[in-house]
Amino acid sequence: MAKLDFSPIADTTRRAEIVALLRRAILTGQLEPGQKLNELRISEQMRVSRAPLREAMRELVQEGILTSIPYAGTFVIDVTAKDIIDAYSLNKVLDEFAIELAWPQRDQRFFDELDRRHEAVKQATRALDTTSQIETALQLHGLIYEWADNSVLLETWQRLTSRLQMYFALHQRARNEPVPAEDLHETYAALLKGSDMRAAQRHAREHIDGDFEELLAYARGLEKRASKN
Amino acid sequence: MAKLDFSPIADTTRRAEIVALLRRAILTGQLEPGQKLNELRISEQMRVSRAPLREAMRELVQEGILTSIPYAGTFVIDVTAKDIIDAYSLNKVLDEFAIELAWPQRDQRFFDELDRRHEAVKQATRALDTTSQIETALQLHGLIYEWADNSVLLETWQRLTSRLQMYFALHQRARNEPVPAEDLHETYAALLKGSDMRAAQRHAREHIDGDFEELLAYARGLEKRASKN
DNA sequence: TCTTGTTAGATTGTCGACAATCTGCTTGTC
DNA sequence: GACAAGCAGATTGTCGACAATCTAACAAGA
Repeated sequence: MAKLDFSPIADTTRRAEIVALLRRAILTGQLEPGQKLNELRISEQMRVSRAPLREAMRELVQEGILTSIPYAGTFVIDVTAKDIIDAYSLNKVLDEFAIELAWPQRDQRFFDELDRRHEAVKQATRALDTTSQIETALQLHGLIYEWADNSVLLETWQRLTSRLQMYFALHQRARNEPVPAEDLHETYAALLKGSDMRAAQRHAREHIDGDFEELLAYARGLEKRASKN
Repeated sequence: MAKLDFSPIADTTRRAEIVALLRRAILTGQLEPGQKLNELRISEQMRVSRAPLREAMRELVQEGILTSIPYAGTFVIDVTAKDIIDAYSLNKVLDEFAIELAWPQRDQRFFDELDRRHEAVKQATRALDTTSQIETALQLHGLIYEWADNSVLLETWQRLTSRLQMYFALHQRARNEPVPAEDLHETYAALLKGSDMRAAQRHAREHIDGDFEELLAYARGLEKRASKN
């Protein structure tokens, strides 16, 4: 019999689709921080009842990008400078750990995947598609987590990534120029192919610090925000 | 005017209470790994409709202690040896980071809280209340995370803690003796009061490795499990 | 006997309506 | 005018019923 690995069937519940829609809206900045999500209005727009919408919102609350106050409403999380600092400093620690775990696991598939994702970033950069640029860059970055073979670590990073993506999107939205940062990915990919693990870890830190400064400056410019409907 | 800090009013939604009830049942092992949660039965037992119950379940799914398969059901997560290894190895890394952040933040309130929680562990140990013993030990451990002043790190640890508590409870349930581990907390608390940060970090690792061996042996004994109703 | 189609029962997913709560405005009183 | 009480509208929380889907048992055919 021919061996063929089928991937699991996609979740076809309304709830899952709503989660995807809302998450995308939040992570791309279409829904602004602090903004209230009106259940009735959204459910009507999506042509869906409130039940699956509310369940979807619960998931996103636990995912950390929404926050809920009983009988008051559900809101997109606020972003403060401290949040960004916290997320980044944790990210550094996790990166170092992920590289350490993934290092001996690197195989041909890893290198292929590395090239593929790097190429995706370059293409998004050329196309000036900033949203996809952020997405692909984070996916490139996530490769070491997928190869680290530690489910809890991967899960943790995915949660962190949600926020990072949101931060970058907001930053991007504030200043309307495309992000440069091309060369950085170049050396990052090269180091992951090399044999000096410490060097890769070191660069991961500095790479992060690169964009970090800009993001932080943006964050400091926030600090004032009102919740709108 | 007299300054008085009021703590927020408790969430009085059914959903929040259901979450607390279910979480407790899972973390104490009353609901076994792999077990299916029948919505109708549980909602009847709790005298609640399925809507808030389902929302509560979504939260616990995102919290990582339940898993959901569309149209099939929601189940308590399975526990494998690898899960335990993964959780612990990440915990080590996070501990080291938390101690580093919390170290300069230690103040009188920290030391008081340290003593208080340590006392709670000892009392639970004397009373042979294994459930509360696990809880208090984890709370003692969580102190450094609360003082680290990094919201993302704290949140990450709380998620991790859920699983650890579940693992310990299962382990505890399998072998019916009380956990010893008294002296370990003693030295841990002493080191956190001292001036040698590196030593505290080192001990945190070894402390963990102590109980770890037993837990792992238990985990290896699992590896076979069927999903029951 | 093995496979395939069918059906009944149970369970999850979704809906529309009602209850509880909050918010802002109005009213009345001093 | 200041302030508390109370009312109306909007919004969230909860409920009971229906629709969609799955599972397991059974029947039919090769």
